[in-house]
Amino acid sequence: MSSASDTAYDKIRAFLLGGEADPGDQLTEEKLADIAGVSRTPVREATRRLEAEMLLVRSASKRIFVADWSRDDIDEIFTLRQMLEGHAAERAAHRLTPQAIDRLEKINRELHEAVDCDEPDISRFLDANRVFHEEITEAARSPRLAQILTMLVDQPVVLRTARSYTADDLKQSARDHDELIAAFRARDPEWARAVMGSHLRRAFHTFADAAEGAANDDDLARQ
Amino acid sequence: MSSASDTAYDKIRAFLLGGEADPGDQLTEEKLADIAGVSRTPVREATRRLEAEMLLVRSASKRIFVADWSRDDIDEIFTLRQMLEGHAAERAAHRLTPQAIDRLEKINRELHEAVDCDEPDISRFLDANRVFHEEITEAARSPRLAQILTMLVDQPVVLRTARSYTADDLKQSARDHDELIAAFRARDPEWARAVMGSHLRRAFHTFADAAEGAANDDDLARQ
DNA sequence: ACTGGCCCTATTGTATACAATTTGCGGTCG
DNA sequence: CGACCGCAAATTGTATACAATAGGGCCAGT
Repeated sequence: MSSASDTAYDKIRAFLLGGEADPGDQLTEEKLADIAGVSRTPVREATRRLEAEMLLVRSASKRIFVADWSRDDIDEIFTLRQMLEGHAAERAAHRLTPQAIDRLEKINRELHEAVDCDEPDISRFLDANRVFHEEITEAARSPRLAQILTMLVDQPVVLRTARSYTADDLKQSARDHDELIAAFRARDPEWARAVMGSHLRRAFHTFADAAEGAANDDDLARQ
Repeated sequence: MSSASDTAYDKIRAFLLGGEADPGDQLTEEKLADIAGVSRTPVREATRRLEAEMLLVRSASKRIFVADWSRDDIDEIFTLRQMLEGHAAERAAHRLTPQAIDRLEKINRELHEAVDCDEPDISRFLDANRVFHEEITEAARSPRLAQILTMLVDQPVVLRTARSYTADDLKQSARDHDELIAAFRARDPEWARAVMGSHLRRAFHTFADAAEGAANDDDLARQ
C-alpha cells in the first residue's frame, strides 16, 4: 500500500501527463489535494518532487503552474537525451544478456504490430516505446543516468503531440529499434550509440514540428 | 528572507557537505529539525530534496541515512560529469563573452595563487574551482544541464577527501583550466570538450585513489 | 479616466497534534 | 538455548489550525 504522499505524486503526475491541465495553468495546493484525495501536506511533498522534475514551476510568489516548454527547451531536452541515451545504449551493448535482447525483440514486435497497419495504435506505440527505452536504460546499470533520463523523458510527454506523428514516423521508429537490436546482438557499442543518436535526433524534429503545429492550432483556436 | 524550508535545506546540506555526519549514519527528522532550528514539516521538504539529489537515502522502512558511495558510484558520477561538462564546455566555447573569459581568467589566477606555493590553500582552491566550473556551466545556457550538474558535482563532496590531493594534482588542475581558457579564447569547442574530458577523468582517478586511501584509513581506525 | 493606496481574499508556509508503522526488547514456550 | 510472540518506544506519515504573504479589486483623489 502506498502512502498518501506517493498517491498524490502519482495522481498529480497522471493529471499533468494526461493533459488534463494546460501548460501555464495555475494550480493551487487545495485543488491538487482534491484531485489526489489527500490533505495539503502530502500534496506539498508531491509538488516539490514534480517541481524538481520540471513538470511544475513556481512563480516568484510561490504559486504553482503547469510547466511550459519553448522550442529551445525541447531542443535542450532532446540534445541531452541523445547524449545520455546514446551512452546508455553503449553501456547496454556491453551488458545486455541474450535473454534481455530477446525481450527487446519481443517488445519491438509489439511496437511493430501497433504501427505496421493502416491505422496505427498510438497509445500502444507509446507504451511499447517507453518500455523499450526503459529496458535499455535498465541494462546500462547506472542509477543516476536512469534517474536523469526519467526526468528528461517525461517532460515533453506533457505536450502530448505524439498524436500528430505520421504513420511513417512511427514505422521509422520501429525500424530504428530493429537496428538497435542488431547492434546489441553484434555487441557493437559504437553502432548502438550512433543509432540511438539519429533515432532521437529525428524524434526531436518530428516532435518539434508537431509541437509547432499544435501551437499554431492553439493560436487559431483562440482567435 | 528565506523560508524555514529553505533554511532547513541549506543547513542540512551544509551539515552533510561539511562532513559532520558520516556516510551511513541514521538521521531522524527530529534531529534534523534541531539542527535547522525549525519544525519537522519544513525538514521533511528539505529531506525530500536532498534525497532527490542523492545526498540522503531512505531505507525500506522510510528511515533516513547519510548517503554512501562505492567506487562504482564515483566512477559513474565522474563518467556522467565528463560527458555533461564536456558538452557544457563545448557550448560555452560558442557562447562565452570576452568579459566572461576574462572573469574565468581572474578566477583561475586566484586558483593559481592558492596552489602555486609550498603550502596550498585547499579550501581556497575548492572555492575557486567550484566557481570556475559554475561559470562555464552558466555560460552553456542550458538550465537542465545546470541542474543535473549541480546534483552530480555535490555528491562526492561529502566524501571530502580533497585534502588528500597532492600539490601536483592541484597544480595540474590549474594548468587544465589555463588550457580550457585558451580553448575558449580560440573559440574551439572540440578543444574545450577534450580538455574538460581529460581534466575530469584525471580528477576521477585522483579522487578515487584518495577515497580508497580514506576508506583504508577508516578500516585501520576501526581495528 | 487614471493612479495610488488600502483592505479583503486567496494562497502558501509552519507548527503541532495525533495516527500509523516499524524497531527492538523482554518474556515465554518449545 | 533458541525461536517466536507481543508490547512499548521511537520514528515517520497525515491532517488540521493558524500565521504570513501576495494578489486583486475598490475607492478616493487628482
